[in-house]
Amino acid sequence: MSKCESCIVKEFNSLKSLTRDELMRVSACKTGKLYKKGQLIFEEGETLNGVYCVRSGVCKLTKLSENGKDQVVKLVVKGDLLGKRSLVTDQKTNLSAVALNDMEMCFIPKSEIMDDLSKNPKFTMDVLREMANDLKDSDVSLVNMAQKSVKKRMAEILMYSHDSFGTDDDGYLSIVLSREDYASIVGTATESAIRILSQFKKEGLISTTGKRIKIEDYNGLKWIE
Amino acid sequence: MSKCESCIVKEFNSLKSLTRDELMRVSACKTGKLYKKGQLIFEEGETLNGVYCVRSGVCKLTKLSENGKDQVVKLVVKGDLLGKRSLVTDQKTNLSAVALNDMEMCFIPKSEIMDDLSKNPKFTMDVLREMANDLKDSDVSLVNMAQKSVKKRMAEILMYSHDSFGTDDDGYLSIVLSREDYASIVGTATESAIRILSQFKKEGLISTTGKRIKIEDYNGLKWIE
DNA sequence: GATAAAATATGATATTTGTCATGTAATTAT
DNA sequence: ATAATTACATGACAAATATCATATTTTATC
Repeated sequence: MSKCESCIVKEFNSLKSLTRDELMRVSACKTGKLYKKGQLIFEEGETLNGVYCVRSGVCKLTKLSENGKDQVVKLVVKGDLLGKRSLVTDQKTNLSAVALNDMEMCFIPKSEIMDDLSKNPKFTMDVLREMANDLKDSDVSLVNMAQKSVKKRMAEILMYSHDSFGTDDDGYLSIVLSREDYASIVGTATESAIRILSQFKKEGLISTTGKRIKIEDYNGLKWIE
Repeated sequence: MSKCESCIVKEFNSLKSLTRDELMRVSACKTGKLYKKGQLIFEEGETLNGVYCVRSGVCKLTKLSENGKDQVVKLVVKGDLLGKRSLVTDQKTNLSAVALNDMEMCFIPKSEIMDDLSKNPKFTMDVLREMANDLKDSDVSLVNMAQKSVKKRMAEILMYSHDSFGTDDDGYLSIVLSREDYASIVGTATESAIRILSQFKKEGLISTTGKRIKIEDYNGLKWIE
C-alpha cells in the first residue's frame, strides 16, 4: 500500500499539514479499505473511531428524514477526509455513508491522529479551515434547497457532476446515479426526478442510455429556472 | 463593562477554555457593542476581523439567494460566538447578520485571539467542536428544508422559538418576528407564511395580537405534517 | 436465455406552494 | 392628528410538486 508521505491524495486535505514524521506514523497504522458500489461505509448512529481519506471513488452522505426518506447531504470525493467530526466529538455519526462507485480509502484510527490535532497547530488550523468551508458549502446548499426549484436543482447537480467528475469516452457523466439517488440529492420524489430528466431529454438538454446520462447542452442547463 | 474572566456568557462557548491570563488579555482588548432591533451587524461580502460574543439578544444570519430573497440560515443567540469563520479564513463573510431584537455583544479582534487558537489546544478543540456541531445542525436544517412541508417547518420554528427563547408574562413568544422573517426562516413566500399562521390561528393552535404570537396548543403543533 | 425483480417511464389527479391583486390594519413621519 | 408608508390578510388563480396507478424497460438470478 502506498505510503502517506508520498501519497498525492493528501495534498487535497489537511493531512498535508502533518510533518514527515507524523505522516510516517500515520502511514504505519492506517488500513486500506475497498468498498464496492452501493456498499455501506458507515451508518447514522454508529460510532466512528477514525477518519477515512478518499483515494478514489465517490460516496454520498445521507441523513434519514422523519418521513423515512434518505436525503443526500453531501458528496464526498477523492481527496476528502470523511468522518472529521469523529475526531472532534465522541458523538455517534449523524450521517450514513454509501459508496456511489468503487472506492479506495485509507482508514486512520482516531487514537493515532488525536495527538497531532493538539500538538500541530498547522494541522489543527487546516482541519478548522476545512470545517469552515464545509459549513459555508452547507449554507449554500440550504439556500438552494429553500429557494430554487426542483428543476433548477436538478440542472445544477448534472452540471456539478460534469464539472467535478467529468465524462467517459462517450461523453456520458462518469458518475452513474440511479434516479432515486438524483431525487435524494435534489430533495424530491423519485417520480419527479424521473419526470424532470425526461423533460430535459425532450428539450435536448441531455440524452440517456439506460441510467447513463450525457449532457448535450450545458449552457441550456444553466438557463433552467 | 464586565470582564471576560467573570462573565457568565463565555461558559456557553469556547471562550471558557481560555486560561485566566488569556481571558484577561482578551478582556482588555474587547469592545462592547450595542445593536438595535433590525440593525445590520455585518453584511455578506464584508471582511470580518474578529468574533462577536453575544451577551444578550438574538440575530439572524442570512444569505442572499440568486432569486433576490434573503434566506435565514441560522439564529444566533446568547452565548454564541458570531463570526468564527473569520478566525479561520481570510475570506469575506458569506452571510449577513441582522439583530432581531436589541443586542449586547462583545467584539474581540481576530489578532488578539489567533495566538490562543494556535497555542491553547483546549481552546482550539473547543472551537472545532463548536464548528462540528454547527455542521451537524446544518445537516438537520437541510433535511428539514428538503423533506418537510412549509407548514411543518413553520410549526417547528414556532416551537423552537418557544423552547429556546420562551414567552413573556402574557404567554406570547419573547422573540417577535415579522411575517417576512418567518417566511425567510422557513424558506417560503411571505404570503404563504401569513396564510399558514392564519390557518394555525383558525385551528386554535396559536393566537396573535399584532405581530405577537402565543402558542395555544403546543402538542397540536407537534402533529402538523 | 427465461424468469423474476428492480428501475424507469408516464398518465391522471390531488395537494402544496407561489404569484398577483387588492383590501385592511398598524406604524411612522410630518 | 393626519397622511403616508409599511405590514398583514385574503381571494383568485397559476405553477410546481407529490401521490397513486400502471406500463415498460432494464438488470439480476438461476
